[in-house]
Amino acid sequence: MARKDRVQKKRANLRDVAKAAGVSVATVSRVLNEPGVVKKDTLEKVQKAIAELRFVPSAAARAINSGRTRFVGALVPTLDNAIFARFLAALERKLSEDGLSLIVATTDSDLEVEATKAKELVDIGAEGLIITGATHSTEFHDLIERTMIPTIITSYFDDTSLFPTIGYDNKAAAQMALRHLVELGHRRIVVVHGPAHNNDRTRARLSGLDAAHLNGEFTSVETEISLQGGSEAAARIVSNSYKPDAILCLSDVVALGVLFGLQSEGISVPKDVSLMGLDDLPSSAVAVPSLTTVHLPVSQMGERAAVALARWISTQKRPEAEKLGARLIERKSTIRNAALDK
Amino acid sequence: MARKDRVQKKRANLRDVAKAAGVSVATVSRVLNEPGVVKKDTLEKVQKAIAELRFVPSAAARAINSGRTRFVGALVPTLDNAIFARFLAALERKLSEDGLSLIVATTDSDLEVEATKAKELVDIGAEGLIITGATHSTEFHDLIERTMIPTIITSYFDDTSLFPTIGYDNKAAAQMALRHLVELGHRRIVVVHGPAHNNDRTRARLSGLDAAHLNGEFTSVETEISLQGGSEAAARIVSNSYKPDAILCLSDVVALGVLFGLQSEGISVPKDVSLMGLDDLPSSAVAVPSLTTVHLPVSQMGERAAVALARWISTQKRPEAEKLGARLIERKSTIRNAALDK
DNA sequence: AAGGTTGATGAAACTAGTTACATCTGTCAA
DNA sequence: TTGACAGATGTAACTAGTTTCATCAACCTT
Repeated sequence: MARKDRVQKKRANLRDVAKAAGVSVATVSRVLNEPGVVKKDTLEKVQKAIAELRFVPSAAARAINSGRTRFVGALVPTLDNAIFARFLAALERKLSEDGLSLIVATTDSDLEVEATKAKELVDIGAEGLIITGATHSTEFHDLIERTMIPTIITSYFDDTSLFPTIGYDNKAAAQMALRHLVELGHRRIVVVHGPAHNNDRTRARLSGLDAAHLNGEFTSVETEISLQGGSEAAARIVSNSYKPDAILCLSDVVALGVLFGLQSEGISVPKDVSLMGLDDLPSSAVAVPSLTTVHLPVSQMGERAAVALARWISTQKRPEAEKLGARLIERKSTIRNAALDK
Repeated sequence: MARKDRVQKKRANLRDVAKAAGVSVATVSRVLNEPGVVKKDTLEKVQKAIAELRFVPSAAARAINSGRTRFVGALVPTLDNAIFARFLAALERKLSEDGLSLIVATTDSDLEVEATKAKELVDIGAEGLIITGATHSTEFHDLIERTMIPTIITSYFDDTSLFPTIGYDNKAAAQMALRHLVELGHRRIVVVHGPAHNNDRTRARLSGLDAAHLNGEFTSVETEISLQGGSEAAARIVSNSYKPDAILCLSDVVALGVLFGLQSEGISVPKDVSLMGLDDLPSSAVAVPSLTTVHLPVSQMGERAAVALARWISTQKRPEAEKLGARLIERKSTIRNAALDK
């Protein structure tokens, strides 16, 4: 067992390759970065050495010179809601096309946590950030301003925002939903929504409803954004003396929870009450009855955000805000208000 | 606008801090890494300079010396199934306690994609990998063997595996489910499962059923692991002349899809047919009827995997396999076979 | 008072790349 | 034949940290 037989010495580096190929380190570096300027047979010689030594350039050493770490961070409230999972899946897929990796961090909708995790991401060298919504702590804003790191807001459209936004118009989407119910003749509407505090998407959606009262009336119920939360909200609605002819949930998870909650109370959707969601999750199309909802293009949003961030990083030019269209998906959970026709 | 007034020069580095504090770079480095050996007032002097210059050590430069990049990679088939999303959420949370970041990559259950993404992760310096299941391509195995990177298999328990596994016994879990149905008097059972090809968890679950036929009989239906897939499977089952008295789905997403599929065909669960899942997703508790299932502790699995990997990385000692317990959750979707009692 | 030990710090080499600049060779025009 | 210039490659300095070794002062011992 001679010393030189030791199999797994360690990763080969540029100098090793240079020595093996009989060239200088600069030439090896050129082979890696601008192969065009290297003479053909030296190129081949070096490539052979690279292959033989199984050389892979160290990302860290690269990063130290170029400042490029080739990863970005995404901060989402939770992975438990399919809406974010789908968004991240699309984001990751598209980023990897540009050679960017994605570090995921969850914030639990806590602005302090968000600021902390954002700082960690920046400190370890993230080249860009994807965040959710437009409301953030002052420490967070300080951080972004100080480091001038490319940061894109998603799930929220606002072309006057400090950071570029790529998202849908939450207000308009909620209005679209409400209008649909009103057009079906519903007047007694209960709106079920997630915590408005600390969630600007929810607030924007609610503001749409306020603005568009459309000579109907509505009461609202706040609950946790989860199936459980929806189910509980349904129980509360049923126990109440106020009998709505339609329920509008400002997110599909909640709507599905409400559907289950109503079913377990023996209330039939849409016969007894129309039910409508907002998001358009895969489950909404399959549920029985299938859920009428407003489709928010989250996969598309993931792709657009990835493209915009990648471009921002490479060109240093801040992208424009992008508004993605939401559209009404009519399914089986809403019907015309029968009482009105009498 | 004198040159020295330029606000955002760039990130301060060790040399800047050293100069500002009037000490050598070595001392600053010591303040960062072993503050104990530095005299108290120099320590304070340096810390003051660090704070003033808003100095944050470059992760890349650190990595180049120590080889420590402080991130690991996780390869999951998809984020669309809540089971992986929940697993990752727990994994991320626990890893961050150890100062490790998580890079997420999805494989779409494609072993080639997995190998490619694993290589990318290793190349950019991942210190460890979390993977799903025990079946992987030979390139993948070569990569792990060559680089000797700490790699933990999850969602699968097998203490004879090449890599340490942290997961549940899929075979036993499926058996537990089947036994429950048989105990309820069900004999005509249809098993709905995801693609067995390329998915060892599914195969393990199926093997449990084969082994435990328990003087019942069962036919099986293969479908995509999604709500849609479950719904389609239900349609196929209904259209078939074979009338089961119970349906066992080897994952909860599929079970929920089957539930919807049956509902839309007007078939009542559990009156007409008992339905059972496996995973225990949040939705299963809320569905109507709530789904009997086998609980797989995915959040716990995420935590354990995080702890084990972090320890492996820091101690260089390969961890032991960990078997996590699965347990039966009886809910409303299964009842005693009435026909049997006649 | 001389010698030994410890504690604190600094100089410089080291990690693994990139890159500015220098050098050498060969071709082509004057 | 000489000078100009392009093309290919090498030398060495640079990135931002860590780490080894050397230095020096202060204290303790004999």
